[in-house]
Amino acid sequence: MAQRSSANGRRSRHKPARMDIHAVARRARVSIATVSRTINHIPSVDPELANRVREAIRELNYFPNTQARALVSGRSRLLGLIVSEITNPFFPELIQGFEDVAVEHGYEILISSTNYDPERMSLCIRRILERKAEGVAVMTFGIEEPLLDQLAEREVPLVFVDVGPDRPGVSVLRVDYQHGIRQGVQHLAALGHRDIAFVTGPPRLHSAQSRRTAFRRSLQECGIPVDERWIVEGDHMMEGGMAAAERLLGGKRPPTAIMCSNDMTALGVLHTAYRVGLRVPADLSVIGFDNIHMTEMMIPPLTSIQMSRLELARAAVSALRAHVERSSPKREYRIDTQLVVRESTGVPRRAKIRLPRGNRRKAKSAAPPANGIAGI
Amino acid sequence: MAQRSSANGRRSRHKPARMDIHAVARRARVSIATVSRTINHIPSVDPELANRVREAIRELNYFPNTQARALVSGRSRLLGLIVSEITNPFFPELIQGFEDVAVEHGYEILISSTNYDPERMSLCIRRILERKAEGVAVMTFGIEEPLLDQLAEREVPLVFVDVGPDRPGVSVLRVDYQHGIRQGVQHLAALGHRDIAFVTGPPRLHSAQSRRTAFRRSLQECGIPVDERWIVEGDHMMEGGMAAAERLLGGKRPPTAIMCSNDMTALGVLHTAYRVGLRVPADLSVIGFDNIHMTEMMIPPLTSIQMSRLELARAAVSALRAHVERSSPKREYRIDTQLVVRESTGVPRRAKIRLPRGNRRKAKSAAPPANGIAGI
DNA sequence: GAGCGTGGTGAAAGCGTTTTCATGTAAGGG
DNA sequence: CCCTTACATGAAAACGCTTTCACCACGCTC
Repeated sequence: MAQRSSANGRRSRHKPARMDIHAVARRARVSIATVSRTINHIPSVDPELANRVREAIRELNYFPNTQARALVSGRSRLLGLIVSEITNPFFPELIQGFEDVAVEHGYEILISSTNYDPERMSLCIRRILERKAEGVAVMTFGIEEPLLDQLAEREVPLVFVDVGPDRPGVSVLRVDYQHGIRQGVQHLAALGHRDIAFVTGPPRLHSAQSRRTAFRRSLQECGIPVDERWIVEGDHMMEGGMAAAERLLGGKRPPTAIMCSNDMTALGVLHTAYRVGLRVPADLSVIGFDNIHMTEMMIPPLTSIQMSRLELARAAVSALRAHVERSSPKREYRIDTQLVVRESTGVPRRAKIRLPRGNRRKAKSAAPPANGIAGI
Repeated sequence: MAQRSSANGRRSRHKPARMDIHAVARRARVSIATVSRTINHIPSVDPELANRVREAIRELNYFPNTQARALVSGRSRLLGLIVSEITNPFFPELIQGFEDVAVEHGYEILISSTNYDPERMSLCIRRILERKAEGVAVMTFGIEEPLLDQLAEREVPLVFVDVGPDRPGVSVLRVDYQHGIRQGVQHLAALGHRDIAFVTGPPRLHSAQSRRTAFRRSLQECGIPVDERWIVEGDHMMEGGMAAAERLLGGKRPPTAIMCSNDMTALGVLHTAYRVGLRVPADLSVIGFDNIHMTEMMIPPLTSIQMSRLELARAAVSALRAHVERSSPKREYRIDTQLVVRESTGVPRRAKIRLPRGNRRKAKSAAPPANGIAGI
């Protein structure tokens, strides 16, 4: 009877039965206040009534309207997350972690990406402000003063990576790039590398600048002079890595190792090496940064520096929560980085003879640990 | 004077000056109705007053509260997007496109991922329903009936990929997998491959099943018998690709070519080939699917089948808009797929002698076109 | 037995908008 | 010069919820 003809016949112009808190209240024969209290687990509700309410909710498939809720309570339970770009695998992994942690604490998240374009930052902020997010994690370049003022005016808690203004309500996640990068440089030095280049990230990105600085310092610590011509600019994308590697490897005295400001850059470098017929690690060692999941699958698997997305996410959410829920003073969090040795680093073929610090033997003994999965 | 002591001193307990439509109205000496009308570009407003309002808005840095707006107008200007997983690069690229197109039409988007877990689907739906999205694009496996009913009850427009229930308000984006996959199989056959394996996606994923079916049919079209043992299950992740390749290549008579249900799987296959010392494409040809951005950087660059994210996004948004804004009847959209030849496919070394269809010469002439960028 | 908490309940205010409706004013026609 | 028409404007209702506040009915204590 209801096979086909009545499916979208004249009767289908019904309005959807409104399904608000009043409907539930009516059905459970209580007031809307009691329904609200039941939903929000306020203990003073008579268990008998609460059961009636819960049953009505189930029968009607009711759930509260988030917007109305947020409007009246002043709490959106929303956290903003501004990232550089969503197509760089590091960020989805970060977003995943951020979301997991946020949900754990009863928040939802609002993602915005700047695509490294400062123009878009104000759009991101506006979006987030319009939706009345209770806090914002900024995981890209910094925010300019006027925008910061807007956020401060609304008293929106903020958390930055690496660097942020000294304002109330602003927390900073300090990442110890130095540790991981030092390990990376030491690893290369131990293998016998002296000619180590670095491909940076976008100039605007503070986290990228910090990595560069850490690289320079690490080089000095290892007693290797810093040659600025070997620090070339990338863009944290594959293309920039390719281009940078072409420049570096096209010179008359190319480096034997290239460190990269992130893994996508390293992927580009690996690709250029492949294109010009250099074997990695025999002819060129490559180190990435971030240790994204995909590094394991690169050919060869990429030695990289791990920065925990989950730690970052946890710290960000907890910083934001600290402000929102307890309005406690701002805090600083420290995130560690750690070298993960895979197969893209090895003893340079064009071995340097002159090891001024006399650690020739050491270099040999510190060959990269095999990664377990050698062959199947 | 305000150097440090007063920064978080006793005076900082002020409440943030409320910044609602009333404040603007007061400042512009008009009613809130006029402010609202100005904001919403209703032409009947006196230009003089409108100017006053705009100025007041600028001075106060005012912008409307999205929640209140949505509550009263019944329009959230929000579109939901449910994807499989955000860490698979295909999806960020899709999300990017979806967002761009949505913003173009004045919508924002709400992203949810199922992680291939049907349990999480109901959470995704609930999230989206709670926020009162005006439409949902489901880019993962299908939705079960009870959940569909919930959505139908609220009259939320839906758009699916490949397959969807025949209901009012539901559109389907039909992807022509057959075209691209046929091209892929023909390409392999032309090169001389006869032993072609396929690594599928998760069983639940309809789009993955369609790809498998298209592969089978394409094989038959080329006169190559289908050997079910060469169709092995993957998970659309790198790990599944690795495992599947290990199984395929570990046999006594391994295939000379492997097609994959997506590019991540192909990445895993490439990696296993590398591990067991097979050269691609000399010893093994590999074809991916999706043609994600990264395929260009794989070693070797991956031959893949392009499915346009932007087209998919455009179709999805326009299907949703058709329902929301014009409540027009549901439509079907067609998305094409297209082979992109790179360097992971070539003439099999272990050439098949017996070419039953006598296309031995053809095979030779159909060597893969070089990709332009041979060397730098 | 009167006074007094105590604790569960519902009425109603209010969140920041949009939108309807009535009002006032100016222009235009007889 | 008065009446009509048109139109810009503001007052107020409504959106779906949380939360305050007053209320009522208990069970106590003195």
